[in-house]
Amino acid sequence: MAARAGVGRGTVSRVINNAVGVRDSTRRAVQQAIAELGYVPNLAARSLAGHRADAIALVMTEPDWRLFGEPFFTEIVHAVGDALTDTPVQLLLTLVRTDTERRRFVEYARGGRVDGVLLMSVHAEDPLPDMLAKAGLPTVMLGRRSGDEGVTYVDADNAGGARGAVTHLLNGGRSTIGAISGPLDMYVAQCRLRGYREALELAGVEVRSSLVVECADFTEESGLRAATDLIARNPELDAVFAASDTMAAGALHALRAAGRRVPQDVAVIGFDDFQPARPTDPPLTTVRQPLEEIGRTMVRLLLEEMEDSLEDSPVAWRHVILRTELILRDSA
Amino acid sequence: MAARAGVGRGTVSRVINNAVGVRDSTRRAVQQAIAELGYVPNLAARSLAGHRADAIALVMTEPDWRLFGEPFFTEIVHAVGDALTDTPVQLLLTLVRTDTERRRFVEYARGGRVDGVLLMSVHAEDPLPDMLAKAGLPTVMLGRRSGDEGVTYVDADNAGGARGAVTHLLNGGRSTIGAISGPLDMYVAQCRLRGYREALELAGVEVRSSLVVECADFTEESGLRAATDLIARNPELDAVFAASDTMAAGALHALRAAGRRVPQDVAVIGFDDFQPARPTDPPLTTVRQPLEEIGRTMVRLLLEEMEDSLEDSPVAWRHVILRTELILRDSA
DNA sequence: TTGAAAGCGCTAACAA
DNA sequence: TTGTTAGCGCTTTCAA
Repeated sequence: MAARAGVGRGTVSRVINNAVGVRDSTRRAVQQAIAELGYVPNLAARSLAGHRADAIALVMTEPDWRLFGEPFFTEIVHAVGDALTDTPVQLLLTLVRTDTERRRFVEYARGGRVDGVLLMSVHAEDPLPDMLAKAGLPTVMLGRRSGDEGVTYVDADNAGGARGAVTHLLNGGRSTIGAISGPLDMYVAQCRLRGYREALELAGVEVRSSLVVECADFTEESGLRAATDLIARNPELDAVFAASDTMAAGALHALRAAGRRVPQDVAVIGFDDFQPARPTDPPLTTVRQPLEEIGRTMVRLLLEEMEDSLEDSPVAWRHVILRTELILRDSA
Repeated sequence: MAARAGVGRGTVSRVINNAVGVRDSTRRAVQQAIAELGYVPNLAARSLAGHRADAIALVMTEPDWRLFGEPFFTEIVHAVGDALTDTPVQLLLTLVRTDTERRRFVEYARGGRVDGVLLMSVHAEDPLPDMLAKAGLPTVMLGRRSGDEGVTYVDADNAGGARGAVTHLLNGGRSTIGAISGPLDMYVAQCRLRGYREALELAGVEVRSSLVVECADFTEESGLRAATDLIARNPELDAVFAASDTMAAGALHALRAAGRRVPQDVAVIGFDDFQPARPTDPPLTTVRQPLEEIGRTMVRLLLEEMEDSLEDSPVAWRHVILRTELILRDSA
């Protein structure tokens, strides 16, 4: 094509990738030719020759589609997009809801159409992370499926956040603190419950099993039932720590329905800082995950891993745990 | 590579693309070799040689990120994903929020990394559709920016939906019907207001300008203010048609605050069928867009256009307007 | 600083 | 039914 710019093919390539070692006059001549001929580089050819796609995928493995609209997802997507602003990397969001979609995506990624993969909300049984790792694709997960991941991940300090919340309750003079846990087959729920236990042990307070309720999910309804249960078994209950903000909202409603005043009689803290379906009164004190920072960090780790994989240097999984923040509101 | 399957390169290609005209035994031999060698096709090479990417992009051009979580978007994405299940086409969601992102995406698309583009929520001034059209990329828009689009689009019958809603109010014996319009620099708002007018004219009812309020946006707050205004100027008001469900919710609250009973004194209908932030009492009657069908139709049109563009047959923009549905609830 | 040439791994047309 | 071959349009050596 632009050999008609009066130069050779190689030089054109150099100009496009603005490599060093091109005389200024030549560069300008080529750029003019590009503009005149309306030249558009063929990215497939570039990928083939250059062994890179200049694109990464952000995969949502979430069969429950409603969650897609949550601030958790939208904020992460936003942060990831921002973190890529100064790079030539195109962000591709993809949905993996079914086996068909998983197969198709793995083929796409292994075929070299992306240079790396960001994974959100991976479930414990999902084979996708291991498939990607086996294919040698740089991969970074948001959250982890167990304490011992063979994949790079970024996670919030769930145990620490829970510990901080419960410590705050203890410092406030509360002593009979109930815990509403999420399903314990999820690592995130394990961590949050562990934080609760650690805080009590640290303060020398006995951990009573009658004060812990495990729920099947993180919903408001579960929180409501759990709190009703808790209060029936422990009339002296004076605080509740819930493993999610929605559960905490449910608990708060249950407590008030039972005649307890919040926070005078009983304090409530929830993990996460999303908006429950209906706002609570008083507003919930919550443990907030640093979503923007999580997104930024995921991108940074992925780009680093992409660079490493070019030089096939020794592989090392990096695990980053980001601090959470206690947002004080009137419920505690 | 798989010449070691005992066959030639061409045959391998045929097996992979399961083309006809390959003996069964040969096919099996190749497949076994593929499995043994863990062969993964290089998609960049395939794109280069085959002039297709087997991928399409669904672009969200929405600077106001909160909207991304709305049922409108999530349902469309869902429907588009479903419509692609039986194809080898990978769906790529991409965000175009800034000029940088727009430039990057156009380069990506024009470079041949996708075979077609689906556009959501395009604003009137957005140059993206025309850039893609000029590049000769098959493109389908959701909604339109004016009555005379030079791009294929799928839209809901906004005028017809509004007409049906207002006709329903007239049939119910209402005669003084207010209209709360969206910003009239948006085509969708123009259509909905036109439907309102047409219904009145069809029934021989005078269209009074004091009964029409134009708002700057589609929010609940705007609806509330508009209804307050409407009722002050027209004490005899007995029905309201709002250009969005959230506006209708705002109007409903305003009417009740003014002492009007809904629907006894005044009936309310809104366009769209999403959930307002807080549920209304009584529940809103609404005009629902067929989101699943819109998504399916967009995919169908895009795939057809992609096929056409291969055979560089004459270009023809297709415009599809899908019927809406009146969902009767207690407010009307 | 630049030109020339050798692939990258596949598809598709043509022979056999 | 299968093998052979000529590109697809770029990057990247290697010479000049």
